[in-house]
Amino acid sequence: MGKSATKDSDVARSTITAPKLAAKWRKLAEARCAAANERLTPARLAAYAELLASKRPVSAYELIALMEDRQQRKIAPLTVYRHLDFLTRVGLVHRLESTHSYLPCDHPEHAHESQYLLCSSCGHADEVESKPLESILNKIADQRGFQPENTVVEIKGLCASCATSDSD
Amino acid sequence: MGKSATKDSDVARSTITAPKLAAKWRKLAEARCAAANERLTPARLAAYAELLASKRPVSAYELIALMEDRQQRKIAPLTVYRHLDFLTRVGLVHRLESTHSYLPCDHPEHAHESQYLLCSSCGHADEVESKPLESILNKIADQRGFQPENTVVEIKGLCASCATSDSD
DNA sequence: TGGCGAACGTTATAACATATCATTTGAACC
DNA sequence: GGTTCAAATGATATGTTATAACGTTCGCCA
Ligand SMILES: [Zn+2]
Ligand SMILES: [Zn+2]
Ligand SMILES: [Zn+2]
Ligand SMILES: [Zn+2]
Repeated sequence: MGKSATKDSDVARSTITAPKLAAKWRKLAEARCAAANERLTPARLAAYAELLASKRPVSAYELIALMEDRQQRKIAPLTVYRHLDFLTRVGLVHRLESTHSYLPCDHPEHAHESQYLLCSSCGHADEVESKPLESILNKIADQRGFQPENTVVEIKGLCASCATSDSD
Repeated sequence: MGKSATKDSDVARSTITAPKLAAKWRKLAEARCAAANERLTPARLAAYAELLASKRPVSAYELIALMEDRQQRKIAPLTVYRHLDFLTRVGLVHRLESTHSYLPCDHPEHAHESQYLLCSSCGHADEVESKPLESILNKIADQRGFQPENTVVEIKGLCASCATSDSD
């Protein structure tokens, strides 16, 4: 079947819409996927673009809603969870454990553990890149013969602007 | 109604069963609650005792099952979540964000943030108390004008014994 | 012994995540 | 071009974690 091109489903698939994605991020995504020997499909890229377009971390189900709105079709949770697994696996996205949400990495040039300051008032997530923190975490593990695979650091509290506006 | 003592419900309530709780832990619990000006009820103590008796971190629903087995009656999720909120609030219990589970603090004499090494193979949770780690986390927040309220540090990987038995 | 706030119970539902199995896709090879 | 195979996706169902809403009981204190 289907000698002809463009069945309806082909059209639907090939026209996955997504927020505009700056060339910089697309290049990075391609580079990370090539490095990891993984495929960067349109659906995966669309999920990534949606996260990049969001001002805040989004939950998996918020991402589903965003993509359904954009694409005007139903998307199963599993689909989005698979995209998120993929994006975190290749290092383009971090998961925030304490808020069950996801956001694009601020500097995905190199793989690293996630370290965040999370404002409980405005929801802002500030990615930290602290070598000293990294090394002390490694030291702690090392001293105990522990082999780290993945480390979560999430400092929750009030960001500078919320702290100043709230106090007094 | 109820002029007499001991209705059935009184009996049920007053005979909440729980794992045996060493005097040391009971004293600590009482001290922490007094300090926080909170009530240490039988149900809360029973939940704490169950966590202490467990060899591993347990999820809220595992705790429900444990308590239902012990007490031979239905317990609603909300009830146990309230006990867990209480226990974490007074500093007797920590929540592991990355595994959605709970475990008693190893040194609840003083309040502190949770810092753990979590073995993904055997499930063991090793509580760390690192002042240097604490101070660098504070410094990171400080430099950015961030007011920390609560910090999550969870190093996931292989514990010493799992690492040696797995490798090679 | 009445008032009051904390704790608890009951029911329902929201939010987060995965299992299973069928189908489609796309690159590799012939 | 056609075959093959693994990866990705889709569809449906279910499992797990967490909270909302509201009424009742408990324990302290005036
Ligand atoms: Zn990052
Ligand atoms: Zn803020
Ligand atoms: Zn502790
Ligand atoms: Zn282990």
